Amino acid sequence: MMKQTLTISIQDYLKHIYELTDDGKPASTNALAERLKIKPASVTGMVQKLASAKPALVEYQKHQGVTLTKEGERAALEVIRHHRLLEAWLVQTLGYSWDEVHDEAERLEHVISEDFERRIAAAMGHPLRDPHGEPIPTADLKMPLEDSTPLSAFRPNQTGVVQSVKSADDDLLRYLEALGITPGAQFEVKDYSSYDHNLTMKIGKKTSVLGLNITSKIFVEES
Amino acid sequence: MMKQTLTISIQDYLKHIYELTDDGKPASTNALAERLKIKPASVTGMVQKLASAKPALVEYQKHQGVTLTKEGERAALEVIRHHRLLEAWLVQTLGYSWDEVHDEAERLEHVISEDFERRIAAAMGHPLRDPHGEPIPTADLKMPLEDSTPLSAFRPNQTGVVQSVKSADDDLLRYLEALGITPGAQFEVKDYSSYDHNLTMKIGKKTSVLGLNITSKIFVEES
DNA sequence: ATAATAATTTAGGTAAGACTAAATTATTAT
DNA sequence: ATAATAATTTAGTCTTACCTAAATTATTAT
Repeated sequence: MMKQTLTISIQDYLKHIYELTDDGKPASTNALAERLKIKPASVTGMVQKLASAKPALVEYQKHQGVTLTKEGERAALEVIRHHRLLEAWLVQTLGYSWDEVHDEAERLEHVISEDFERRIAAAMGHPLRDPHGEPIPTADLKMPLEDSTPLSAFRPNQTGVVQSVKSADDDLLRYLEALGITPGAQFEVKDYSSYDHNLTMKIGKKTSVLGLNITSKIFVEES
Repeated sequence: MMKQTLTISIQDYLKHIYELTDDGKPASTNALAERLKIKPASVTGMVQKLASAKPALVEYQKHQGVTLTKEGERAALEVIRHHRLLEAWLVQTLGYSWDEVHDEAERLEHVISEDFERRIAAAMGHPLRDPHGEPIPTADLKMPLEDSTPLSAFRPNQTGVVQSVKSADDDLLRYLEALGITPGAQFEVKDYSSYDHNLTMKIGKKTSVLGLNITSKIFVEES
């Protein structure tokens, strides 16, 4: 089959900037480029355009990285709402598993109408979280605030409940599911190795040892 | 909001060529251009590319119009299957009405995966027709053959049942629905004016007079 | 402080897919 | 048959969003 020019949508730029700036710091050109799988030079060019659009979608200063303006954030939250509602809905109505939904939602999120968004939100009773436990921005585009901490910060004898898993890696998601680590699961930390930062945890009847690369992607609430 | 280059997808070219060639004759450059809302010169350019792609998607000779190759037809039927399954599914699961589904399906059809296609088809029990009564290409991409005739060919005292309405005009669709003219509806032709080709028909308790511009878009089976 | 390295931007290039205007070919009416 | 008109194609232009390579600026190590 013939291939056609595919270009990264503005929505995608904004969505990734949103995610990269959730630590409060501007997103670097390189980090954005890596996420979008294009070269840094191309990011510079597009970011300059987004900054000089009216209304401006991003704030940008040479060598300082980018942040979203009010407008840009609105647009980002709109796509994120689409994405997370779609994930929830693919799981609830079409039997997708949490490791299968990401790619499908990734493509659908850009083309659904506001009407479609309202319909699926209503059909599901306006869910607050997606299948990975991530909060769904509200219809008026406010992101609910999170009060969970990474599992990596937990130490032996602490117990908690899994709130969300921040990863689009299907292999990891399947692995965690097999271990019983899904949103809502209760656990207790049994051991911690200060040498390699591995955590030993008990979930239900299973005991698992997880490395930092994993525990830093699992967000939990103490209980 | 900033706008981005939007380019007509190959799938859209093929879909429209498919529709324009259903009378057996090649699609003209002008007709295609009008449908795609671009200039004829641009169509010529793209059609030449589609013809010299390997494998070729269309057959093309200067001034003679375009037809689809086997490959091109497969691709067209794939999108049409997507479109019609989506229409059926939007109506069945999200309460869309038949005049609302077209635009939404038009955008979704290009981005859904084969997996998604299979899931909605299965969820609906592999429907044979979309909400407008149009046949849905099968999973192996065969278009079921139609044996219906346009209502415009009917004359007084003939009775029949509406099979499909070929139109994406929401106003017309709403109008027809109000008259009871939807797939499955039974009717009887009461009168015909050879002067203006108006048909007077009885559907349920309603009697309506329809012009040729409408009766030529309604396909029926005698009964 | 300086040198080495890393990150970013600039400048210039390319390909795709639209456009316009001019040239050509086909069709229709007389 | 010829002229007028309509349809189509060609040629050349523009814009967008990517690219590479070179230049610049920032950061880090000594």
